[in-house]
Amino acid sequence: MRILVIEDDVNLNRQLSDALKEAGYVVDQAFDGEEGHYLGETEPYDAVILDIGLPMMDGISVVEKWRTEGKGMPVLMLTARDRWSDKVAGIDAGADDYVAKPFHVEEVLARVRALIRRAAGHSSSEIVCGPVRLDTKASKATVDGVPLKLTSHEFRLLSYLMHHMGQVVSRTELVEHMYDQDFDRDSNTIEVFVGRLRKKLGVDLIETVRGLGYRMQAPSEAAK
Amino acid sequence: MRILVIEDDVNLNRQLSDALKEAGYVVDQAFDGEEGHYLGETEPYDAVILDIGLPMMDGISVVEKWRTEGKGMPVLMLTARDRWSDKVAGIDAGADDYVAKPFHVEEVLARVRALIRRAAGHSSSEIVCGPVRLDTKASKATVDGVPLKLTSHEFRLLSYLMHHMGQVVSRTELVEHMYDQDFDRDSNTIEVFVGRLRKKLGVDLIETVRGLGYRMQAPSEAAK
DNA sequence: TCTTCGATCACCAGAATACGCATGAACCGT
DNA sequence: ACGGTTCATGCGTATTCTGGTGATCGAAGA
Repeated sequence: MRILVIEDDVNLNRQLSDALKEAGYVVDQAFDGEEGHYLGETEPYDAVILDIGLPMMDGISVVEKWRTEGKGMPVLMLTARDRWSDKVAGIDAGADDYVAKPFHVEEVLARVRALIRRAAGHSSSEIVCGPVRLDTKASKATVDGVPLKLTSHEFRLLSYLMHHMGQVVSRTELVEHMYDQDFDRDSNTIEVFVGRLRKKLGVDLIETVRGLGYRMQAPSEAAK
Repeated sequence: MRILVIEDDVNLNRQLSDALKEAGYVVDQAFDGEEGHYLGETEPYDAVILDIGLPMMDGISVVEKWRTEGKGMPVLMLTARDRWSDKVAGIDAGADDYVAKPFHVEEVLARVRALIRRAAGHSSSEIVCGPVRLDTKASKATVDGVPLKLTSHEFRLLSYLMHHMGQVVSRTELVEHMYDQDFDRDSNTIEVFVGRLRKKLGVDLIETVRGLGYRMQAPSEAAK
């Protein structure tokens, strides 16, 4: 984990940086707004500690600029005590948190932990199989980057197959997972949907294992 | 957006709840730890405001219990001033932020905005989707710079959709976040509001995903 | 190894259905 | 009474289901 500390007070900066290093982080230091902004723009930090009052460029402006540039790393602001309007402004400018001076170093460490932990929670929910990508969160699928237009059952089918890639999935298993309650077992609906899905996908990824069911597999693996 | 306020001081609870409702949120209230924990466990909130000192179960325990249960909603803790060790404990227990009492309501609102927007993965207080801009701070929306005149429900709907851009949002999810407890599930209210919102927006950004729900997306992204 | 037979599967197209939407009327709180 | 919200109805259409047909496959016997 790499952290940037932007604070013009040399003593305070060193104090924070030392504590962070002690806690196992890699730390970079900056002592004015422009230097800090430049570093945050070019280097990939897991979190930034940013004083609100800085030479060259104030803290609020630094965050705002990062945010408009699309930089999304967590920012912890240091504000003067009782300047709550500054805090509100900082938060609305895009800062994720603040601590009022004077503060306990322990508290800053706890907040940095919280920020990093929270930022890590944003994992993309995408399953990839050859040219096919499935975004479960957006309920969207693409082939070679081209979005597919799937009906809800088609999507559910594809989703189940991709969640069990490489495995043979039986017809009854599919029925049980695609439909709520008991469903007429002897009907060829699954075959029909597999057929439609195969046609829409274009590529031949759904293999039929005769007598058992279907299996979805990346072409490289299928070649073996 | 739906928020839970857990605070045993009746006056303070009401004060916070009123301010939040004023700002356009749907608010549920709890007055002790057990009640609060139960509500947070069963209802889907976008954020929780949680006092640290509570009857029946203290705030720290409430968060800890939620976190071990896998509940991940953002939690804002209210702590007594100068009890910084409590703050650290709260954050390490899984709270996302805290405000020290006494506080300015403005500040709590700003922090709630920040938490919600962060949970949705946005870094700036303005969310943009094609020609539509949502200013979470001012609770205003514009299309091509022209301010929209939206009713409170319409705004809540737009807000929730824009906070979850690109994702498919189900009708039930919308109902749960736009209304407080029990609401007639089988009614077409959501459809009606989607229809009205579409008409007011003019541009066609709200896509209906048949059988699943609705998805808001910028046209450029849909084309890729 | 080749042939034959039974079982499984893909595909088609019409029928049945579920779904989303607009509309207008009823309902509420202010 | 008014704006905002909710509910009920009916329509058009996308989606799903059904049943049939021909193709394909696998196993067993010659």
